Amino acid sequence: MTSDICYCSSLRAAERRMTRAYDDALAPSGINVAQFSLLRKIQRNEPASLTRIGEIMDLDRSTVGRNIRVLAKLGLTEIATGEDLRESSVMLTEQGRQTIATALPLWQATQEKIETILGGDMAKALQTLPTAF
Amino acid sequence: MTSDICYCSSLRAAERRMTRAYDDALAPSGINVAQFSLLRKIQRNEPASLTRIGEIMDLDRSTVGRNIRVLAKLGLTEIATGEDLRESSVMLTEQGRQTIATALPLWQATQEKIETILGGDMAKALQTLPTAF
DNA sequence: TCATGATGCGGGCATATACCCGTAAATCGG
DNA sequence: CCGATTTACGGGTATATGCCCGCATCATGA
Repeated sequence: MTSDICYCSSLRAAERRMTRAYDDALAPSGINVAQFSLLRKIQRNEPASLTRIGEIMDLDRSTVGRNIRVLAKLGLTEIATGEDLRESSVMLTEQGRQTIATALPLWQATQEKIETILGGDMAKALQTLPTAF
Repeated sequence: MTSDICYCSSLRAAERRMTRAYDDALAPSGINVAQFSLLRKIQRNEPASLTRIGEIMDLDRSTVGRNIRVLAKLGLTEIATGEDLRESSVMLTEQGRQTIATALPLWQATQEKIETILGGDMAKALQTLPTAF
């Protein structure tokens, strides 16, 4: 029979641990790793609609909307109405850019730490995992 | 420089996808993969305290408590007071055992599907990932 | 141009998760 | 045996996430 260990539970446990590691590292910047990731996605697609960001990140649109509202509350994003009046046009504020700049080296240090611990093969495999199934 | 791709974000995205896959597969049983995992942990450690389960699953104790209350609401678990009056003594109900029995083949089929897609090496690596860092 | 259908969102509802604080019970020292 | 410390929880607060429903706007075809 196949393994008794649930792949999904393993993945979920690993996700919790790694998220904690990154969140701890990013704490001085005032944002967590999910927010950091979202900010960077916005930066690379500015101005972007919620639906677009959701597609890129494989996140439910409503999740993106809520998460961005949290960032807006922190003063890191601005939400305007697009030409298409149905669309939200999301952009970073200056403070948002600043926060990314602050978080970047913290993130990078964590990346290196994780890369060292996991080893090159595992690290690479991890990066392709989301598209592997 | 190290990779531009965030290991944590990759892991989180993979977790979302895989969780969706398992949740969809388990849907007929009425529980999701997190609940299935928790039920099985309870089963293997019955009767267990919340703290104990939290340690085993590397979950915050308060999270365990809330999640088990959801299971209790579904009639799948019973929560009694232990000898130590501070402790909760968590056990499965008959319906809880029944639900595990229903979910088991659904879970197993998904395990096999995932295993096939990922390949043996990757699958094995995934299982050890939570303890890898 | 106007009815229809498609699209973009917000809000409601629910779960999973973490952290912190306060309370009650158990344990340990003196 | 009693006060101090430790332990086990519950509840509050907050984020992240998904699904569904309803509303407003846009696009399309007759």
